[in-house]
Amino acid sequence: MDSTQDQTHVGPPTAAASSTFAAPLADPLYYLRNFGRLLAWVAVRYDDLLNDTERAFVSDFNALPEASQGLLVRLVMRRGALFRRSRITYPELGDIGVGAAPLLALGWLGEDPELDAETLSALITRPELQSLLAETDTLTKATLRQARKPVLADALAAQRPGDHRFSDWCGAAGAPAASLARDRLFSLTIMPLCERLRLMFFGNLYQDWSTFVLTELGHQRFEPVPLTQDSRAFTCRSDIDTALALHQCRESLEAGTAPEDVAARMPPAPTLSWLQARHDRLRYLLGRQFERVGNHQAALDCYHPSALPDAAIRRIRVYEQSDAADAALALACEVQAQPPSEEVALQVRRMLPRLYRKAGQSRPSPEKEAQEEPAIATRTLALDQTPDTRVELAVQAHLDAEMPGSRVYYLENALFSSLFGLLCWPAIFAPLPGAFFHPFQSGPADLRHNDFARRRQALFDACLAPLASGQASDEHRGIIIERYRKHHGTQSPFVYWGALSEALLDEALACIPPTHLQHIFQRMLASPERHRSGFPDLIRFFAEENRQGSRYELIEVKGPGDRLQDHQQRWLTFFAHHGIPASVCHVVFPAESQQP
DNA sequence: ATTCGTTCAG
DNA sequence: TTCACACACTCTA
DNA sequence: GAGTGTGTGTCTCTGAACGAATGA
Ligand SMILES: [Mn+2]
Ligand SMILES: [Mn+2]
Repeated sequence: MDSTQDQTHVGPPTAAASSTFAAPLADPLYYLRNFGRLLAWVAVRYDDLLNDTERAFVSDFNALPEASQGLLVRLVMRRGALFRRSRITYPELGDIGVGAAPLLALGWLGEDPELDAETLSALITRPELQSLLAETDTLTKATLRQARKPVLADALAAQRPGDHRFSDWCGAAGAPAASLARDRLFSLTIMPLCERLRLMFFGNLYQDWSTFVLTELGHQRFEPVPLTQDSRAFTCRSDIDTALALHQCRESLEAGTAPEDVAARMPPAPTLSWLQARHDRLRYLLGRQFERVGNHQAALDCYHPSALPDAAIRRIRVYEQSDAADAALALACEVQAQPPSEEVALQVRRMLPRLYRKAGQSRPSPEKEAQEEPAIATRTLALDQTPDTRVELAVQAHLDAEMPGSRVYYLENALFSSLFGLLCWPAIFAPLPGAFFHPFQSGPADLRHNDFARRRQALFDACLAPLASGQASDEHRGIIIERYRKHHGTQSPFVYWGALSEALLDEALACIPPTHLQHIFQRMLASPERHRSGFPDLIRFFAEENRQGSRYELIEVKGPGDRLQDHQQRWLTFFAHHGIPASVCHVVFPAESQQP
């Protein structure tokens, strides 16, 4: 089962004995082997996309002694790029100085780099920092002793502004702590190249080197999908450059860099479609930031063109905010004629009356179709206010107590998403070209694409077929339970293993008619990324059919001051339309004055 | 002394 | 690399 | 009601070790 990996042999070595016990690894240099596997994998599949420097890195690395290889890998796996010699302790690598020498000679490691006070303070302890500070008028002995570390770091920056070598920081005036004076600092200069290799292998930068060992130890499990020698995340070098640049732009945006400065560093729009989507998403975030600083034109440039449906809404809003009511109205009408998504259509419908008013026009037609929507059942529940408890849990407890024969679960999206993921497992993990390219993927790379379902239409139809074969059929139950057992714990973008148990699945599948699942799954399939969320908080199972002839109900809990979100609204409307029992439960806390 | 958060290792 | 949700605030009908 | 921003818990495994901050 696990042996469908191809020849290059990355990934779990048939982790049959993956127990919950951390079986100690036989090889103390396991991390080096894993790094080597990644290197070999990339070298085989990406030879045409590597430049001379990168190819040289691969061969130079392979020629190094193990102590140096191991040291480099250890540092690459660690956070940051600056390391104190005293913090590098690896018994299995022998003398660190010996291992470091070849790395210094290759220029992959730098020695005694320059750094500013803030960076330095992150590398040293508070007592060490204190030892570098001189008493002054503004820095009294008392503050020097009591102040918190960031304050001391600022003080040091004031006393010695700018960048200095580590040895200069530590060998200068005052009485530097002995632990500092004796220490040396290394900088890992080869890091960017290693990041690029990691990106090429994983197709993203959020999976790190530890993925290998975690899988080996059985802490993470991935579905084995057959891969071919030409499976890879990127097909041209410029796409890799773009992905790296996007990552840097996102990081600097999140770090608070001005949007103008981030925009200046944005790479051009890529051709690769998933990368294009990532590009549009970042431009959307950038646009929001431009809006906040009042740069309307720049925001508009971020929103158009864009494949992101929400970008259209933002364009309308920006026109409205810029007092360009006519432009806003015109665009809104245009979007309404061809809405990029159901949710956007809903939002535009909500905006239109206001926009007509602002533009000084009257609405063309009242549009009676609004009445077509079926009503959503609502109830109000008075509860005693319990601090430190979520209202969902309070309602769950209340309903549990209210009817002893029923069971209530607080699952939100977990249940239906998981049922979908289990039933459609073969379609989701089908080895379509380009969907899988390394052994540690939790799902296909094109999961978020518009054509994700279309590309697998026949597969999904086959998976969902059991739901349609007759009203009282049990076929889907057996399939889902079997998949639950077979794939238990294997990463999937849809299955929430932590929320599931076989008993829960049994109960759910006994109580929810397959036709209901069919309707819900069809809607999820229409847009997996947008329709994966918005499910009601609670689900309640009854021992017997209630008055409406149902054995379950869905309940969205709303505390005081909370409102239905758009996608929750859409699901509830959908449920009402298809006779799926769902309701909203508004919780009120009766003003309980202190009466006996 | 204790708590809390971060980093590292397997 | 989150994401999804609740909740709090402001402004306008 | 509509729009916006913010905080929280959950994610990716779990535990040891360390350091920072707080309290007795
Ligand atoms: Mn909820
Ligand atoms: Mn709710």
